[in-house]
Amino acid sequence: MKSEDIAKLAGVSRSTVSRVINNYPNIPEKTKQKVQAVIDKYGYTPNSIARTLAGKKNNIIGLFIFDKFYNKNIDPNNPMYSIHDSPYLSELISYVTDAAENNDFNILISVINSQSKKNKFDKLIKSDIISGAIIVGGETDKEILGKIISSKIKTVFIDEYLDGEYDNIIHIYSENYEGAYTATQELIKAGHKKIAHITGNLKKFDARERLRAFKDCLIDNGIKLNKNYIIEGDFSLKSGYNAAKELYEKNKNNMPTAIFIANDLMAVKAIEYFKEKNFNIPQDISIIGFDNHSFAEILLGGLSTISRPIGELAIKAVNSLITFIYLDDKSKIKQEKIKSNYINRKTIKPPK
Amino acid sequence: MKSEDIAKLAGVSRSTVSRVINNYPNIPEKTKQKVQAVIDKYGYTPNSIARTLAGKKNNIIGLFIFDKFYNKNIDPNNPMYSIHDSPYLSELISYVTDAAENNDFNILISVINSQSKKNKFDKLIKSDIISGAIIVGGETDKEILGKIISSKIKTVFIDEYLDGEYDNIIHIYSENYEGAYTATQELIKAGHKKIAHITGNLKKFDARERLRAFKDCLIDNGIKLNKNYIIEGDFSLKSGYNAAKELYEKNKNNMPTAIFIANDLMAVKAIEYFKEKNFNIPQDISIIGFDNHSFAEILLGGLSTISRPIGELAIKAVNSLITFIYLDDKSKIKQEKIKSNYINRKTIKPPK
DNA sequence: CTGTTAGCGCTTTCAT
DNA sequence: ATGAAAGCGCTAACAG
Repeated sequence: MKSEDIAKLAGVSRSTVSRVINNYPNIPEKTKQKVQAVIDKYGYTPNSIARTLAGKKNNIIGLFIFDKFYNKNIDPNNPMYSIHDSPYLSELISYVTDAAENNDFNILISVINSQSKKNKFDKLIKSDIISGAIIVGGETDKEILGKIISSKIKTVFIDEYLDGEYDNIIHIYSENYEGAYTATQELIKAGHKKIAHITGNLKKFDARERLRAFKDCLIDNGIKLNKNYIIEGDFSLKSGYNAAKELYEKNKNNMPTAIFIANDLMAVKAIEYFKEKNFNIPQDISIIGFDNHSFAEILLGGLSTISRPIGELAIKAVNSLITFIYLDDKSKIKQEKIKSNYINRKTIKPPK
Repeated sequence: MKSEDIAKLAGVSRSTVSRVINNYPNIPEKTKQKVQAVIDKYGYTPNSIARTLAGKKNNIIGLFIFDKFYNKNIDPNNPMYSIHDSPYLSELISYVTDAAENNDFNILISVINSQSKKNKFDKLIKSDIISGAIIVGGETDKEILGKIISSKIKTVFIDEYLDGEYDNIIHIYSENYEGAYTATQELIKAGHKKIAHITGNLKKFDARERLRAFKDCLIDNGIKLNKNYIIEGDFSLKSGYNAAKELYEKNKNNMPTAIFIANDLMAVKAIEYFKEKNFNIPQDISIIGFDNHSFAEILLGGLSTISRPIGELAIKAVNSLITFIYLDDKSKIKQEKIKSNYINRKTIKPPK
């Protein structure tokens, strides 16, 4: 069934049918209803491929996840990360998809983890298949940025650093810095002075921001940075355990009394490690995480943490992009930050 | 830049350019190279929207996830499940996306969790936007099935039950029954006779199969079923804890010596519960899980379990679908099962 | 082997 | 207010 069939059935021309479908202004209510009745009766839906070719926007947004599947430094044959190992990415996919569908858009998902994928990415953003792109992953890649700029595709970056402003790119940030500052401040407020930090993957913007805030907060409070108290993790469960171990082994004789861990996932296994070493949480060591993962909350109900509302981030990103696609004017879009909040549970106590 | 431009530049007609792009047989090497050179020089890519309209297949596969976001029985305002709460679904998305992209296909992802989403699903499969569909979720919905059949869209069901054969539907199964039978058999082999089972969400096909195998295996071994030893879970972390509690409270005076838990995720929290109650695993209670989740493995390294190779399932599903799309003949596609294996780790011991 | 031509189903000027 | 006609960029049947 095509528009021509509807036209015949309704006794009008294809153009009129098109006008009804697209809600053109100067078309009398009578004609509109007549045509609409036929459309409804036959359950006609316009072919969106044809519409796109004829110049309409395609209601598809590309969600591009820049992440490594393999960490070659560790084991070239063994998958290390993947989107399903990251609750952050999994949640983002959930919520972005949902937000898009609530606006009658669909999500085309793509994971970019190799050079050949980068080339496919390039083709995709040059094509008319998608009318906008959402970029996540936190590691801004010059080559990719170049492709995005030259393709002119409307793009939103979620929690990625960019030095410069580009006409076709908008940003959505969550309060990584502010949240991490609060986290550290809460530890200090409880009386701690020997405070450690297990970082996220420092290739990622959010991890770097959280580290920066940690340092700033200590300095602002007149606490000297102790290099041995900063351990590099990578946001994964496993690295939480390893980082905790490294922290312990480096500081056996001078353990910190509190730790700010860059995400809840690492906190899960870090806490496990400390328990194995017979530390009591929070009596011996206070812990604050970041993200407020539902996963982590179920695993260890009492973790004090900082929320990062991924749902809001996703909705904001999708809505901004859709507005951008239709308005074609970046200046009309508010690029505010998504708020973080301190979630006070049971893993912070004053030091002994 | 369009094919006409390339044609002019290469001194041929548009048709010839099209033939080169589509690898037509009877076209001399010389012409081919001449045209290809121009294509490469200008980095021309054919507009896939136009190709699709002109009759080519669109290299997009729809991945449809049928799952509830909310469990109204428990709390209408509170999200209960979502794809990111299920490692199975998260992994499937990862691997399906990867497999598709390795075959130059893209994945359009959609989560169907409401009536309005069902209607959008209907539009999508009737459109030419996607040339095939993958269905996951395990709860075959009559309404959806009807839409799929009448739309004729080429579809692959992953681990879903279907009574009947349809020309446009193919199946990929993993060995739910066989794996669960093995799991139970391993417990019996170790000497257990008092064996319990925590089921998955029984609305789902895989959960029902696992339960069926559990029962069959006990009967085949002459062990009488104890109703109080079968507890209904729903595959989620939380339900693992709750089910373990229910099992304990129902059987305080006659606890089973072994439990087959329908997925590793529930096993994580079930084990936590039993430890709280001062049971030793496996001395007091042997446990076997299912799925061999990397997540669960990191959380509790020693869990004995049954593998369900989600990567293979995904690859098989994508490859079969692509073959189906191009061959247009279901009979040529092998619909074999993806093998499960017993992973012998540290949570099974003979009873005391 | 290759060019010409007719669509694919829709939107959108242009004309009335 | 509405119909006729052109065109989006490509493929494929037809002709030679």
